[in-house]
This record gives sequence, C-alpha cells and structure tokens, in this order.
Amino acid sequence: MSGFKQDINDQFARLGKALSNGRRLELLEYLAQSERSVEQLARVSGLSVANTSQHLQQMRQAGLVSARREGKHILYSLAGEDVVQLLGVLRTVAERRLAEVREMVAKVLTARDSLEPVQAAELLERSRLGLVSVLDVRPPEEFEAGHLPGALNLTLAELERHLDRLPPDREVIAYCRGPYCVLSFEAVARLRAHGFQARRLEQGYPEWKLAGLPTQTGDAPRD
Amino acid sequence: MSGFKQDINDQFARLGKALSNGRRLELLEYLAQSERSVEQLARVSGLSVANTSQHLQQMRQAGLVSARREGKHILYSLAGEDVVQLLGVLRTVAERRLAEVREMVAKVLTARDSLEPVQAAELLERSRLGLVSVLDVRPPEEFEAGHLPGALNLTLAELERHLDRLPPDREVIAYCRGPYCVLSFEAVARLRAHGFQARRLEQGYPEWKLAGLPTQTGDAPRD
DNA sequence: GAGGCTTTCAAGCGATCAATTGAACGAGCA
DNA sequence: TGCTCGTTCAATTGATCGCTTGAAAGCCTC
Repeated sequence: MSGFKQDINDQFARLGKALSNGRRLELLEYLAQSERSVEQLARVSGLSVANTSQHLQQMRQAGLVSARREGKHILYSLAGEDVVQLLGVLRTVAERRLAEVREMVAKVLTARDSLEPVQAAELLERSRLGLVSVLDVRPPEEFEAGHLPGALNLTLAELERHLDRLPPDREVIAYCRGPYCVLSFEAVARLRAHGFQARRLEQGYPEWKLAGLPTQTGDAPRD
Repeated sequence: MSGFKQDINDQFARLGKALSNGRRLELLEYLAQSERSVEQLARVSGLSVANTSQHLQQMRQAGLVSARREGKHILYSLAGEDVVQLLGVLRTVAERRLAEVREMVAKVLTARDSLEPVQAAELLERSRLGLVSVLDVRPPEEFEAGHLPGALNLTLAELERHLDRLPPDREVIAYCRGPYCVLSFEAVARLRAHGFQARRLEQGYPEWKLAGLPTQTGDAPRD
C-alpha cells in the first residue's frame, strides 16, 4: 500500500527515461511528421538501423510510439497526439529554464532571422486574405502525409531552382518540423537573400495539427 | 550548424533525464506543495540526506528547481509553475499510454473509491453554495504554505479524533498533493466508514493553484 | 573566532545505458 | 520450399547512474 507512491512514480519515470536521450527526441520529432519505417528513420537521423530499432523499442515500451506492419516494413508512429503535447511542454520548459537553450536559440535567431516569427492565428488570417504564400520546407514524404492548406512544398535543395513558383510581391511564411527545426530558418535566410519578404511560422506542422487547425494531405506537383 | 539539431535535442534530453527517476519525481511532488529544506525532503521521502541533495542538484542543473538560503537551511522550490504543468502532462500521457499505470490506479480506485472524483469546477460551485466541506489531508506545513479557501486541515492520524469538526450532514471533499496522492483516497475511505458522504477532488493542490483558482495561505487552528 | 548545524563533495560499488558488430529471426515472394 | 531483405536479438565496450559512506565545506550562533 505504501509502495504505491514509489511504484507509480517509477512508472512515470519510465516516460522520463524514454525522453532522456537526444537521439530519441529527434526520432520523436520525425515521427510527429508521419509514420516511418525503421530504415527511413535510421537514414534521416543518421543512426545505424540496429541502434534506431533499439531506441524505437525503448519508446514503444514506454508507450510513446506504436508500430504496425505493412508489407515487409514495420511502420512506427506516435502513440497519440498527447505525445506531441508532451514534447511541446518539455521544450517550453527547457527554453524557459535552461540558459543554454535560450543561448542556442538566440544564436540561430540573430544569425538568420531577426524578425519575430509568425503565430498560427496571424498566418491563418493573412493566408485567408491572400496576403502570404505558405512554404513547407520538409521532405516530400512528410509533406504528403499532411501539410498546411495551400502550402507549396520545396526542400532547401529545390528552393533556389524554383523561386519562380513564389509570387514575388507576397510575403512568404516558411515552416517545417517544429519550433526548433532549422530548415525554415535556412529557408527564410535564402529567400531574403533573393529579395523576398520572408518569415518563419513559429510552430511546425505537428503543433499546427495538434491545435486542431486545418490541414491537407496528398502530394503536390513535382518535377 | 548541422549540429544544432543534435545539440538542442541533447538539451531537451537533460530535462527528460531529470524526470527519469521515480525518486526525483516524488521530490518534485513535494516541492510542488511548498518549498522545503534538504533535510525535510529527505525525511518525507525516506531518502538519505546525501542522496536527496544529489537528486536536488541534478534537478537544479536541469532547471526544474531552484534554491535559496534561509538561515542555516537551504530551501528548494520548483523553478516555476510550468514545471507543475510538465508533471501534469507527463502523468496524463503515462496514464493514457501505460497499461501498468491504469491498472495500478484502477486497483487503488476500486479498492477504496468507487465513485467518480469531483472536478475543480464542481467543487467551486458546490462550495460556494455551502453544500460541501473541503478537507485538506496534507501535513500542516504544506497546508500553511497554501490551501483551498475554507479548507479544514486534518492529517490521517488526526482525522478520526476530530470527526466532530465536520458537519455530519454535508458531503466532504478531500484532496491532497496530487491526482495520484493516496492520502485523499484513504481519507475518503475512513470518512465513509464513519458514515460520512465523501469524495475525492480529482486534482491536488498544485494543479488547483496552476489553474489559477483561489487559494489561501496561513495556518489553521490546531491543538 | 569556536562549535554546531545543514549541506555538499568525493570515492566506490553494482547496475544500467548507448552504441557497435555480427548473427538470427520472420514475413513476403519467387 | 528456399531466398531476400527489413528488423530484431545478443554479446560487448566504455560511460553514466543511483546509492552508500565518510569527510569537507559553509554559514549561523554563541
């Protein structure tokens, strides 16, 4: 009976343990975009397949991710949207309480993006009025699994070859995987170098979806 | 530049690591009630003083707690209310995703409290109408640092000697440190054994305060 | 200042963790 | 039935964790 307190806290600690490794948090961010096979996750994260598999199993035992088989692949995905929320709160507390995080963010921000990022509500409003173009800088697989309505999908590698797809007189709002994903920082920097007005969306796609805002799925015209 | 992703996730993982031990989570729950000295925390948690100190320093480096000196004691407290929120989300996800947690909770619940717990809004309303007595089952130190308005403070040890302080015709709503604190479960069980109508408040004091609901500080008449 | 608290440090123990390597599993397909 | 290929297991390495023990460090009070 008195052991209940210890036991239940040990259970909660299982979740903490699953969140106690930077590589696992990175995998969670990828999974927040779309479900992925072990191999895909290993490739995008730069980890070995065996190592990736072990991390995924650890998180599965902690209830953060789930897996299903499709053909010869096993597809992992987040166990639910509450995991996105947990990640969000973790990052919020980290940014507020850890000076190192604030410094790292400030360094990236001042180096590349002196302007305030755009909030979701502001983007919705200005997008409705046709004042902005929305740019998704993630890889096509993640884009196809879900993206902001009307967004154009261009990776960093493609961006400068297809600037003509962006109306030159409209501000561009770029987003990617999350609030700390560097892709949108880099995209904004490059767009500005080419004379565009460009800003970042503060949140990434998973947070947008978590907030219940409208999304689209399916691929976009590519070349 | 490309190391940013790794670095920032490693920073977030520092928080996860701080949350990866059941004893630390227990300490955080105590700190959510009121600031405490190392010695007090060691006593209430059953850990050695040295061990407690080490856990606290670990959490301080992770930005979860802060410390100040008062006289010959060093008082630790939560770094902010966002830590309470983080704990809340962690527990919510754990209860939703870990079968073990659900089982443990169900066992305690069915063994002692078959009724649904009371929500904060319901308590506020019924308390305003004078329909219920509010009972705080935490130790006096925690009660004095902050409690629900109009609450009576009786520990489990005192409860049965002072049943006369509770109007016999009003339902009693008991609360303690948090949603998984056993004190209020036990209090409800004992009150019912004495013929009272009694239920638990679903949340504990820290969650009540985090929600911005009214609180009181200061001690109560004791004997 | 000296003594007496509380707290922290430092060393050491067994246990666990992250990552590598190579082998084993197992579902799909010929 | 075999073969293939994605995934997992098993064993290993070095590093870190949790806790204990005993000593050191601060700081208050006298």
